[in-house]
Amino acid sequence: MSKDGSKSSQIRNDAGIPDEFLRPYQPQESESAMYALWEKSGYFNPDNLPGDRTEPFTIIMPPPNANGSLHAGHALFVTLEDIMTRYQRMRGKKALWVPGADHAGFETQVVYEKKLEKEGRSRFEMKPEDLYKEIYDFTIENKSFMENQLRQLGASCDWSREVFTLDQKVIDTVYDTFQKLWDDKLLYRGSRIVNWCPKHQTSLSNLETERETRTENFYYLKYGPFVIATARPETKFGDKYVVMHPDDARYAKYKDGDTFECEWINGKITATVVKDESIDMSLGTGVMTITPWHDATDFEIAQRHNLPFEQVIDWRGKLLPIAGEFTGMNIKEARPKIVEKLQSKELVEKIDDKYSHEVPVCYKCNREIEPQVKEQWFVKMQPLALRALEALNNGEVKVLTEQHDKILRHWLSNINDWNISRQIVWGIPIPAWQKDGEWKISVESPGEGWEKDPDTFDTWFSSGQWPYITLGFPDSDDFKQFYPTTVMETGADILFFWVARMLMMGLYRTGKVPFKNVYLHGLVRDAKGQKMSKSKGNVISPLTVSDEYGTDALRMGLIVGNTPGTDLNLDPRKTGAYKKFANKLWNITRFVLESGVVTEKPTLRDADVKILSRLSEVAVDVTSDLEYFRFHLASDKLYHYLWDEFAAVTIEESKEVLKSTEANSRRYTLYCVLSTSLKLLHPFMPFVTEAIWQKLPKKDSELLMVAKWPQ
RNA sequence: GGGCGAUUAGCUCAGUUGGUAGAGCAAUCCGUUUACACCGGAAAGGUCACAGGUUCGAGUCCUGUAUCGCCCACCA
Repeated sequence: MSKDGSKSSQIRNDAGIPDEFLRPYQPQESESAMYALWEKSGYFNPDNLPGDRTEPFTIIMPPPNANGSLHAGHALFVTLEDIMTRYQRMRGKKALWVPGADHAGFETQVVYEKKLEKEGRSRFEMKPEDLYKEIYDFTIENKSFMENQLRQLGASCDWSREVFTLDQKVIDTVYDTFQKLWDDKLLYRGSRIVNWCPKHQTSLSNLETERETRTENFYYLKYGPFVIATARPETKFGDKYVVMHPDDARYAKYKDGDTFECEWINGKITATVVKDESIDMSLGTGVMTITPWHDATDFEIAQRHNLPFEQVIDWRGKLLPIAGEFTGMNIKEARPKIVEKLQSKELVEKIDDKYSHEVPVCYKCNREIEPQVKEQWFVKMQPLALRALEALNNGEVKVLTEQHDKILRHWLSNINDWNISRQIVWGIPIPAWQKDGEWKISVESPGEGWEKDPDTFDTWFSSGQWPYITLGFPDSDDFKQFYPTTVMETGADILFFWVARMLMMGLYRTGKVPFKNVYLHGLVRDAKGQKMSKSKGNVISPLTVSDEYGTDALRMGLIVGNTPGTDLNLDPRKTGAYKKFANKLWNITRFVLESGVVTEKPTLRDADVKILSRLSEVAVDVTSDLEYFRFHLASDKLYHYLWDEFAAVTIEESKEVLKSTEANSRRYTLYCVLSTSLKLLHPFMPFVTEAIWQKLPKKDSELLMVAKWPQ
């Protein structure tokens, strides 16, 4: 950008060098133009690709949530999937990358509820239809915003095949699957303990809860002749059964079924002794009372012994009339008051104030989960999981990162049934109707007197069917041609949520694995390795980095040296290094063009034969890395080959060679290395390589994007 | 309670099947006579957590220890 640039510019122009090369590379100037060029070519759609292509390569994009801006994790998946797709496209495969957008049920509803809160509104005061409509508009607006961000990141996906998770074909197939599960007796309506979030008023799967370690009081309470220990006295109003292990010698004199009268929180009760082997004799006093409605262990004991259930805490987290004088109180404020009353009745033996345990909390609002008994739809997972394990064992599907392979197998081997009902409006309604306790699966009402299930599906129930739905299962040409897909690339954090479910559902519906390979990436952290969070203020927006350093630099910063499957750090300084690399390529090109382009192969000097053989060695190496998903090594090798070998050695010595009589051999060699390197580098840095390619005087393809990969 | 992983240069991390260690950034010195200062050159920096073992040879494989991290799970 020097002022005397005009002078040298004059001289260069005489040499016939495109003006752009007289200035440093400006990513901002060319990136959107290059993307427009690609999109206009139609080659993102495999049906339009040149040549005779038979072998498919398919990636289904993990559909980004259409409820906000893309974050660093999105940038990473776009980069990885784009590298694979561009590479396979250049290799001559029928390369298809299907984009999508996710309505993201609970996630989006939570985002929208926050928005409502800020406006002083609440979803509980709205008609469900109105709420749905508002969230729909919000999502559609964000969807197009999100799509443009994917374009900025260089995603060479086939927009003509984009699918939204609320498209009719998605809903139809999801309903079909629901019906089939019912017919196959893999679906049941059950009253079971669910994770209930009192704020969001919905049940959540285990995966949607988190654990927090809390240090709380642990109360030892006198219960007739026993002492029971609890952290939650507020649940104890209705406890009429006292449970101990049948082998516990301390309580041998009490028999199963014995009853006794005792003073309890709100007066005298009659309690019954129950013996159950699930009791841990070493914990507390080895005796506990049970609250089946609000505890999963207690629920199971009650079921085994046919004991009654009674709700103590309502859906909002307030005490019900069973609590007597405490009725209507929030459990948090009630607890100390209940303890006070117990103390006044001399029912408190002691209080341990250093009791540390983990409590489940809602992963969105961090409020304590209140276990509740609720009738919900559950999918029996074990048969589905067994089939998935079989597919892993016989190699139908490979998890490319060994640690995740182990984790996935472990999870599948210890799987629980899946609660797919959610009490939110933003999602696909469950097509089920009830009359007098009988259930029918049907989209339309089965007739007079039937009531519709007001719930919606867990988002992951539909997302879990994504690969075959997007490709048009069961009978579209795309499904026949592109299914099973080649690679599923996504975040390791949704291995269970999504990958495992897709595997099971895919096998269940289509009889085939939905993908042959699973490539998982880790979490993108900040430069110091800290998790990005709004409260810490260390969130790095990929779009901002892209604006400052260029998308190519961002992509290299995310790829080079970052091992598959492990967390990685996004360091803007590292990204800066690759911005310089893009400029280096730019100037390498300038040098090669200024030296004079020779494309007819002359008799080559030995030194040039050597240079070209080294080039082909690099090409072989990089190709092998790409085949084995070692993008972190391939990108690093190209960087060092071009900078430390080609620029630092070959070009430097060329300054002398070009003055000799054998200059043409070198000119040919330089051009050959440049054009081949651009091809090798294109999957990683698509924009600058294409921008340079467009300026080359001789090339074997108009667009680098569809140039033939060096063999 | 169960499972998975990490420990390599000041910092953040690579190191593909075992063959006497690499990058980015930072720090030191020198250089601006034309591809590039978004540059070039030079030098510096590590007993690869620790202890054993296998091997001609181990950062890499095995066993154990320590520290750190992540995930799963119904412990009152």
